[in-house]
Amino acid sequence: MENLFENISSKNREKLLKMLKSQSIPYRKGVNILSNVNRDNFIGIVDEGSLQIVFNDYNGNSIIIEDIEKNQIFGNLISSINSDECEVITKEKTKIIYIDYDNITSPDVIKTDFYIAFVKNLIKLMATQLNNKNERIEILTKRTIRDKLLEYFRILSKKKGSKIFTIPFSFIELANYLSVDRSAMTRELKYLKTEGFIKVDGKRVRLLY
Amino acid sequence: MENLFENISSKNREKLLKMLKSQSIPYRKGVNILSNVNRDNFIGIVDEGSLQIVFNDYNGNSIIIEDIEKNQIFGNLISSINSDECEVITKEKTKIIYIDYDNITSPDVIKTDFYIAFVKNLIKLMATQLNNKNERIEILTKRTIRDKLLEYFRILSKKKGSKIFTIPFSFIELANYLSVDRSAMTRELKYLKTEGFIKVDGKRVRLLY
DNA sequence: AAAATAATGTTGCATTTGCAACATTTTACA
DNA sequence: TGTAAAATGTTGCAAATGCAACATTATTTT
Repeated sequence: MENLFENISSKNREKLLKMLKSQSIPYRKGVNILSNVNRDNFIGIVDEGSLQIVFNDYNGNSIIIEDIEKNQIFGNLISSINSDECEVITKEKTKIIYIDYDNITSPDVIKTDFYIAFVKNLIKLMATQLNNKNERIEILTKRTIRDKLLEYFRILSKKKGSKIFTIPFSFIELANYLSVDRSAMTRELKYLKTEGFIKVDGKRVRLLY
Repeated sequence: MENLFENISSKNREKLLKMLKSQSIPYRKGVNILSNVNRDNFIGIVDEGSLQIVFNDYNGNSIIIEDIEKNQIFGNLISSINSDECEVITKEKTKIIYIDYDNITSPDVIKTDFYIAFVKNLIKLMATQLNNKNERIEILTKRTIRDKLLEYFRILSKKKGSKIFTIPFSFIELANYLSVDRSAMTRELKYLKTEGFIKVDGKRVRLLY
């Protein structure tokens, strides 16, 4: 899996983190980490655990904008966290490394011989996030629950390179991701099964077409 | 507006483009530019005109994944263009500057004194795209046409800093962006008007709440 | 192991939506 | 300036969906 320190030795990693004036902060499960931190331009690296970026509605609804897993990055400049409307919630026990955005282009850092790798990794990680968001947009623009499910399954199947794959969500989370009513989604899954499009066993899905 | 050469003099811009072995290619309106180009890892800069990245369904439906305006960037590494499913279509007479992704971290380029600005600009542009995609996801996750419209208007209003703003789309394009039926959208706009939530005059909208 | 909690499955019903088919208005352009 | 083409507006109706309320099955906790 990609990470910000790919192709950088652990020794250089430490050197880099020191140059970037990084800070490592541990959190418990279910904590809103942005309420603690009031950094200006930061990049957060999930060193352990995972996060969700949640957008809170004026109606009190909350939308999961993004799941941030281990080694992924987030931040107000590289992603979009408006402190008023967004919350960053730990999904489990999580450790975050904070680096100051402005430091990533400090002369010291640029001079190092691992800088190229660092910049490439950063761009790669952002590109991956763009990819993930494009995928979700592709799915969300489908107009029926059926088409959303089939598009999602198509993407999973393509990634796995197989007609058989595992849904990496609970069904509650899946309904959230697709932005549909959970019970209506269950119903549609039933129809897809009885009509012979798919076979479902727990979280394991097989496409029959 | 942001662009890849912000804070870089035009002289240095030319120098940089030469170092990056860039190529400038003009296109007519309505052309699928990816069919012509078969580059490996490239970044395309819209120097003039504008593009749409279109995703083509197995059903023959096409979804506009993204509008790329002047000075914005696209590419298979920084965005997500799978040549099998995606098309990049010019919306008008358009000029694209292609640079080789691998060259942006070549030793020559890194040594220049404008490299910091260049990298920062690149990251900034990608961050803007992430932002745009997050906004669209926020909108698309709303479950009714009404809520999609109101969320979209809220964002426009916030950006403008005013209850009065102009929709930068035709209604056909807006319906595409919201991923709803155009006539159903018109109907909902009518309801919002008669219920006194908004006032619409052409593309000019005023929020009354 | 029992109890509590969370996840999943089911179904009736009202609402929303897409779709189709058409009318009207605006814009492009020959 | 007149005509074609594109954009916008309207409406009936069938289909899809959210919602609510509940049943059943898994999972966690004590």
